[in-house]
Amino acid sequence: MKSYHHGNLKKELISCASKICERDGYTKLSIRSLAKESNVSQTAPYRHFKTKEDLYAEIAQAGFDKLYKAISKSESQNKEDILVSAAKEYLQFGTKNSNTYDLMFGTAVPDFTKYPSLFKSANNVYRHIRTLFSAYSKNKNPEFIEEKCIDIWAHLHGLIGLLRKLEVVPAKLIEMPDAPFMAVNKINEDLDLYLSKFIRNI
Amino acid sequence: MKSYHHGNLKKELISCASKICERDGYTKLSIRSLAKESNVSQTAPYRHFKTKEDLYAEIAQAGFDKLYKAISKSESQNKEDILVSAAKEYLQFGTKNSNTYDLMFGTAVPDFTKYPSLFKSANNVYRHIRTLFSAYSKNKNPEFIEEKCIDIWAHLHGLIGLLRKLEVVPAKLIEMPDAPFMAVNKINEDLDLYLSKFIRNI
DNA sequence: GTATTATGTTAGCAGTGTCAACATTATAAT
DNA sequence: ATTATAATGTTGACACTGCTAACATAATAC
Repeated sequence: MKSYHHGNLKKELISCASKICERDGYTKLSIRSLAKESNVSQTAPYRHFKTKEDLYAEIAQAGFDKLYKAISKSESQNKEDILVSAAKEYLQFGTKNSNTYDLMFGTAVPDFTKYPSLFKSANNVYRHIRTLFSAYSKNKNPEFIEEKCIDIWAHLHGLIGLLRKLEVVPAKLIEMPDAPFMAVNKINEDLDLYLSKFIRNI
Repeated sequence: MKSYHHGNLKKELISCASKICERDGYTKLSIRSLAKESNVSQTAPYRHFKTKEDLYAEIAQAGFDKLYKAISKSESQNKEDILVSAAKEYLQFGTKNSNTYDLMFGTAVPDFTKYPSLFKSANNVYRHIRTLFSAYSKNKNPEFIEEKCIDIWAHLHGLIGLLRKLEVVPAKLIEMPDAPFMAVNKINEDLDLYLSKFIRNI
């Protein structure tokens, strides 16, 4: 016996869509199939999301909030250790939720300013990186800190993108001795070492 | 008076599709509209590309070849300068052809090993980075070089991704003093300085 | 000169985002 | 408590998509 009104549809749609996006990539998500999965008519989602992009924005925001939590949970007396382990958490989030990460930083939502709360959640991530680096850095010059934070962020962000592209290929190593797979594999195997070197090198 | 056979359709489709992908983003490309633009039936493209992904692979490959040319054209006596200006070319390619860059590194073609010539073109780009860095680096240890090249590549790659996300927003600077836009703008304004610092810092 | 292959066309399937019009229920105003 | 309003659901439709099968025409290989 199902009632006309679902009661909790919006939440269920977001949660269900998040799973699909992470499993199959956001391009595979269709609003119609999503509706079907929640036993609701094809156009019911449109009562909660004006467009597909609006739905993406919601998923992306949840992703940034989760990422924020991941990089915030590090605790230690040593400020360098906190920074290193936050970087590690960031990298792990990006590689273990690579489809969601792609949704967050790709073209699914081209302009965050259209979604203020998404904008804020994304910004919180950057702010936290800066907070951690500020505490760690001896040089307290704001411009220096800002630039170094962009460096750190870009580096981690780029690494996630490359790892994703290269992870498929280790089997081809022999045929492609020119490829950078050894280095990538090494980074993966000894992530802590890589990241502390990386941080210390800034 | 048009003949039944186009004569040069494949090339025209790729060239036309490349323009559309760069202008609107690859998700906006449709095979049908592409066919229309070449005054050919809706399904004619399927004689040349088995799937849409095959077409994407072709465009991506052209992109990597163009990128390779861009980073190869630098000439100088000083090896550091070559590296810096190659990095600059890389960054500029990525920011000035950001939709194509997204197609090259995004999820449009998830697995390059399905397209050997694309794989090769992509690999050539990395190999060139390594060649330049090898010549520049005093430490010739292969593992060191490989790791540093990944670092360089990841950094540039990540920067392109972030710049793209942040470039829309300068107008909002006042409302969002926490955002990293100042730093990004500064990097853009003084790219040469930023990049030489970046290379020297490795 | 004929058989084969390459390259084009038309018709159609199953799926998509989105909208307008309508149905039902929950909530606010009286 | 009744009623007006807003929120949330459904049906049906439009224009679009990737892709396939069946067929038409032209170029090429034998």
